[in-house]
Amino acid sequence: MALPTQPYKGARDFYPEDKRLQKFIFGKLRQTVEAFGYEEYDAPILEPTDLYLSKGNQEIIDEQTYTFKDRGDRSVTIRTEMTPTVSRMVAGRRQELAYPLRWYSIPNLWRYERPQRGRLREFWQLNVDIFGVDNMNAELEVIQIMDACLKAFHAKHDMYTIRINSREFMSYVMHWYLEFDEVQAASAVRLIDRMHKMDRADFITQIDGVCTPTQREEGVVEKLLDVLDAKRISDLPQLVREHSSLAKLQTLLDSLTGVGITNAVFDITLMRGFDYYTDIVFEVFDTHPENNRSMFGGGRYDGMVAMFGVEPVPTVGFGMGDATLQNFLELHNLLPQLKPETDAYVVLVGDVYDKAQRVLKELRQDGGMRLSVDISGRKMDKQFKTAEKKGIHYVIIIGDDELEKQQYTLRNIQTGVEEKHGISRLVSIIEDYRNPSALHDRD
RNA sequence: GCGGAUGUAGCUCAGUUGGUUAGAGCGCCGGGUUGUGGCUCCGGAGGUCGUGGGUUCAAUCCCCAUCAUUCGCCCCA
Repeated sequence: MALPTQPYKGARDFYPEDKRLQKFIFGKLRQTVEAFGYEEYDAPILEPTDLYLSKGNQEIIDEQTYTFKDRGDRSVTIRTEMTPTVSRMVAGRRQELAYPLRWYSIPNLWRYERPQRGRLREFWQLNVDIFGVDNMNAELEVIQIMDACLKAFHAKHDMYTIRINSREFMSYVMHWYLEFDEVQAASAVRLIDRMHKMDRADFITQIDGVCTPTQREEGVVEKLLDVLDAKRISDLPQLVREHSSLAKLQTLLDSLTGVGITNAVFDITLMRGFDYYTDIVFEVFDTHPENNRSMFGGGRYDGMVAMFGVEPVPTVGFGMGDATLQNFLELHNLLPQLKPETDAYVVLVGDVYDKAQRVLKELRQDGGMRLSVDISGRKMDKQFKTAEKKGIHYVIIIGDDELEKQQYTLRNIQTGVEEKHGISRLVSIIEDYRNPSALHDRD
C-alpha cells in the first residue's frame, strides 16, 4: 500500500516556492511592526487545556481544538490563538517588564475546523499587542500598524475598510437602554453580528423572538433598530448619544483621520463575538467584490492578564491570519514575482570540480554569492535546463579555459547574453541584480 | 455538525448514449556525437478512469457507500 503524498487535512506543505512567498510576506510584516518598536516573542505550541478553559467555553474545546492527554495523563491543547499565551507570559513577569510593552509574534495555530476558503486547520497569525496603555493612543497605534501592514504590500485605501465599534457602548445599549439580561444580550449580539447577511424582515423577526412580551410592547425592537441604523455617531438617538464611550470613540476616529487613515469608519454592527474584548473593537474588511468579507481584527481586552492572579494590565491587540492576507494580496494583485534564493547556477565543463573549488570559495566567502553547483557530471545542455527550471537568473560557466585565464563566463539565462569577467566583477554584477536599488561604490 | 459541486496521465482537461489495446495539450525522460538551455525534429515512459461494494453477459460510464478536494451554512477565539 503506497502512502498518500497529501498533507494532513486542512494543513499545507510549503514547497520552496510556497515557503519563499511565506518568507516574503512575514518579512514585510516583521519589518513593519518592528518599525513601531515591537519585539518578537514565541512560546510552546502546546498549552495546558485549562488555559483555554478559563474562558469557560467547554464546547469550543471539545469541538474546535486538538486536545489530548499526554503520557502523564495531563490534558494538553495545541494553541488555537496566541492571546491567552501572551497574557500568561506578561502575567508571569508582570512586575519587571517595561511598559508600554510592545510585543509581536507569528505563531502557527491549529483549530479543528472544516476547511474552506481562507480558513484552514493549521495557519499562521501575526499577533501584535501593546500592554500597559489605558488611553486611546494604544488603539490608534495598533490600527495604524494594521494599516501599515497592508500598505507594506502597496495596498491602497480603497481596497479595504477599517470598521470600528465600542463594546462598552454596545454593552450600555444592551443592558441599560434596552434592559436585556445576559442571555438576551448574547443572542442579540450574535444576531447583530450576522445582520448584514439576512434581510431586514428576518432580522426583525429574530430580534423580536429575543424580547419578552413586555419588552415588545415597550417598543424595544424599534429602539434597537434606531440604534443600529445609525451610520455615524451623530445619527444615534439622543438618549444614548451622550454616553462617555462615544466621546472616546469619536476621538479615535478623528485621530485616525488626522494620521491619514481615511478608510476607517464607525460600524455599530461590528461585534467580534462576545469574548474578552472590553471596549474598542476593530476589523478590516476587503472591499473586493469577490472577497467582500472580514479579514482580521482586534480590540481592547483589559481583563485577560488579571486572570493569572496579578493586577490587570490594559491591552490592545490584533491578529492577522496568513491565509486571509494571502487571499487579499492575490486578489488585488499585490504579490511580486519572487526571485529564488540562489544567485547563480554554476555549470561545470568537464572534470573540473576540484580545480574550481578555490574560485567557488572566493565567490561565496568573499563575494557573498549564493551558488548552486551542478555536480552531476551531465552534459552542459542538461545543466542549463536545470538552471532555467529553477528560475535562477545567472549561470556561471567554469571549464579549463576559464580556470586558466581566470575569466569566468557569466550567462544571463533570460537574454542569453554572455560575458567573461574576473571574480570581483562577477560579484558586483550579480549583486546589482540581487539588490537593484542599492548603490555600489566599486570600480 | 449540515447542504451543494467535483474526483480520468505530474498539470489542465477531453471521452465512452455501458461493449475489443482510454485520448489531447503542456510537462517529464532519451536522441539529433564531442563547451551551451529556451525554437524545431525524432523516439519513449507514465493511468487497475479517487476507493470499496452493487446492477449487468460486460462498468471508467448506471446505483449505493466511503474518502478527498471545493463552495456555502453553523462557528469563527
